[in-house]
Amino acid sequence: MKRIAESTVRRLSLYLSFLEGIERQGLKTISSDELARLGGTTSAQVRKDLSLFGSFGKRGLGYAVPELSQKLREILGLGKEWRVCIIGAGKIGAALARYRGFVERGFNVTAVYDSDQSKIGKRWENLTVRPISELEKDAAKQDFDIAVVATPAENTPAVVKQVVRAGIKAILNFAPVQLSVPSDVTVRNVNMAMELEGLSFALSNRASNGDSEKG
Amino acid sequence: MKRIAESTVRRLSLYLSFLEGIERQGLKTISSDELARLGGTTSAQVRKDLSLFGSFGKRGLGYAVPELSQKLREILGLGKEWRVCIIGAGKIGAALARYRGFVERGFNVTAVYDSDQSKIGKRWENLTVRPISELEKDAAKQDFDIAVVATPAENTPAVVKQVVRAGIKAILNFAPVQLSVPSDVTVRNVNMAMELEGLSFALSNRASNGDSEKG
DNA sequence: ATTAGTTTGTGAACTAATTCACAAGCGCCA
DNA sequence: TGGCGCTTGTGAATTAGTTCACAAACTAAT
Repeated sequence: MKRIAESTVRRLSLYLSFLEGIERQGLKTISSDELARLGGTTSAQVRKDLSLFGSFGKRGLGYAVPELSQKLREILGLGKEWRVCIIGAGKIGAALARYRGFVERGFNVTAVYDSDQSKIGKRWENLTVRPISELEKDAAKQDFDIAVVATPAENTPAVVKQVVRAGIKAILNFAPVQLSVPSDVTVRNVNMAMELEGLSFALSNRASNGDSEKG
Repeated sequence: MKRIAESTVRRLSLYLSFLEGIERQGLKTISSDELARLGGTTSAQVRKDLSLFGSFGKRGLGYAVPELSQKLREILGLGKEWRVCIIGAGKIGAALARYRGFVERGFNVTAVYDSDQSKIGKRWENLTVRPISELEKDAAKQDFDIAVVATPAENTPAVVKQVVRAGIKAILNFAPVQLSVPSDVTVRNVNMAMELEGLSFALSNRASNGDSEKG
């Protein structure tokens, strides 16, 4: 299969969320044009995105909603339950551990780690904060798929080394640093400062670039 | 000035964060090549990004660190204090209201709104949760620059309408819906589900696309 | 002064992503 | 069955973004 752009994957994810809403409303089919309107893109884009994975529509009719959302779930790998560990029991970590959206989408948070003695042993929801030094050992048994890294910037490189050594191949990084990982480990960054600065830039340059962004 | 790509702005933001670290270490100059290594990109990319705004380096030497970070702050519009309101006093809103990173970067959270009677009037840090119905009136006095929207998906379109009516031109959206706004309003989306699904996709297709992503 | 060693700034070349545009397929109706 | 209205799927064209490659500019050393 050819290489798929990150922007494509983001859009697929977006389409899926629309389809789920539409499914709840009970609509049976949807056209690329309607999906495009919902997603702030073009119908050609929608069709091109989907066509990378097969042909799921019927000419003259559009796409069958339940069928297409099922296909998208398969494409995105949402068929299975993913095992997630959170690293860093600070504010962000706490918010994430409580976040319902994780489990709703099949992402099961099964452990929380920290290096700070004062946090280790505390109970969070149904989990106990464990020492990061145990991560590698635990991973052998628990087989984590994804690590959510929410540690202070200065500790992060060391933490990420341990995550990599534990054999985890996907990282959602909330720390405001660039991670350096082997090429078989996928990283997604969520960086609030960057988003805010993007808005700051847009506000400061409004006159000369009057267009809004989608994403 | 020509249109600047969102990807460029993200990188500028990243360069700035590196420069601040380097400045603290006391280094006086840095080359495009070193910046590139830190940011996981190429030196040509760094130079091209910067050259869109002027020429800040010295051939044979590199860039003067304090000077370049100052330039980047100007470009990104970080000279002024931005006034931010948070809409939605739920878990995400609460986490954001407490987030230190905001104020450190010149983003001042000056109000929190919600439509839920049971939340209105509660105190958060030094702020009181106000009814969203007051947003438009307050905005006239407080002149908010940025609204952080952290409301449940179903309420979000209505909330965003009020934000737009209040004259706010930049939105950081945490709700998992696509916002529809006039073209002079800039939106940045932060969508956890999308990030997780991106990782899920990468894990499911690992064999065929063995490269990690940067951001 | 001249040379050697760097590193920038930037057109040109290339690669990637998006949009166009249209033939082909489908449902519906007469 | 044939024709009409609609919508997909996809090569081709276009636009956007990245990388190449090199002249020009600077420092330091001799």
